[in-house]
Amino acid sequence: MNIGQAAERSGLPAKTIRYYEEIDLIHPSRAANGYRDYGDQDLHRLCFLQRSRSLGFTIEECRTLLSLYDDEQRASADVKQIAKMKIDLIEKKIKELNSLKSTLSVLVKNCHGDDRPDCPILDDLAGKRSVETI
Amino acid sequence: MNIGQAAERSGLPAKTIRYYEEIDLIHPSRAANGYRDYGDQDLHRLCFLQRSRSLGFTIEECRTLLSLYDDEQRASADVKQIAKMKIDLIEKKIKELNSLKSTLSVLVKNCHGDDRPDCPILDDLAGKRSVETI
DNA sequence: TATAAACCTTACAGTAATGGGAAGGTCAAC
DNA sequence: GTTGACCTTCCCATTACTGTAAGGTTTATA
Repeated sequence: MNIGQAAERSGLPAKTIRYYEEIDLIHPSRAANGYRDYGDQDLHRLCFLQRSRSLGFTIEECRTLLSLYDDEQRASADVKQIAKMKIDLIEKKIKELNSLKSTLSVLVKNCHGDDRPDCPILDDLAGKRSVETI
Repeated sequence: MNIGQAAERSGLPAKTIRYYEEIDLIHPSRAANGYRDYGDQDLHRLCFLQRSRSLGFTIEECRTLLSLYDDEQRASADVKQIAKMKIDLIEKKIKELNSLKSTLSVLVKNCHGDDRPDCPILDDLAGKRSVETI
């Protein structure tokens, strides 16, 4: 199938699919007219990539996961470890965002938010700690 | 003061400070030898940038916040709105990450994680929905 | 048959917000 | 006087794409 159909079926933009080829994640064959030609195996790989990217794995992690997927001798522990590491990173990011949110929420709560010019948010950003922001 | 000291006092790398100048967020004067020379006002702006960046505002948001900060006639509501929008974005991101985490956790839980090759994580990525992943 | 639209191709540039490193000028200390 | 710690500009790399230009191919329609 052409790239357009591969895009539609995998849920990835054609542009992204070409990019994945450029960085050696996929190697479709070419039709006589020079068009890329995707087989079922290729489509499968694209779907794998779409799913793993959407789960937050980086391109390089996807590359590793794909190679593990290709390797019939892999140990499931290897895959599990990558996924666990990812969970840890996600947890860390969530904590960071929660902390940011708390700080911003305190600032917003303390800002009267009308047309007067005095603003605790700007005061805080400027280093005037008028409010306890956790 | 030189860029090194401005960096130390603001908590921003010198490289970043030069970048902020390049994109017109700050305009330090120059000493006779060509070195950048930061005054108290400049340092203040750098600290403002450091704080607002660390709170998750993008550079362009920082630019807006700085211009509001400079504007004696601003309405605090304008600032509040930007901060609120940021909170919404942060909340959305947190939800996304929680969802990712749940999915990955289910996959990890279902993977025996030993040296056998069968792996529910890879199966899921490959589109074989063997597990309910929310 | 002509032509227009809908595909496809490559190649180059841009994004956000820095980080790294080269090549070279300046300054303070010993 | 020379070493080492600064500073300068300039260009390239990062992540994972996205946009655009210039052009070739295929398909549908007038």
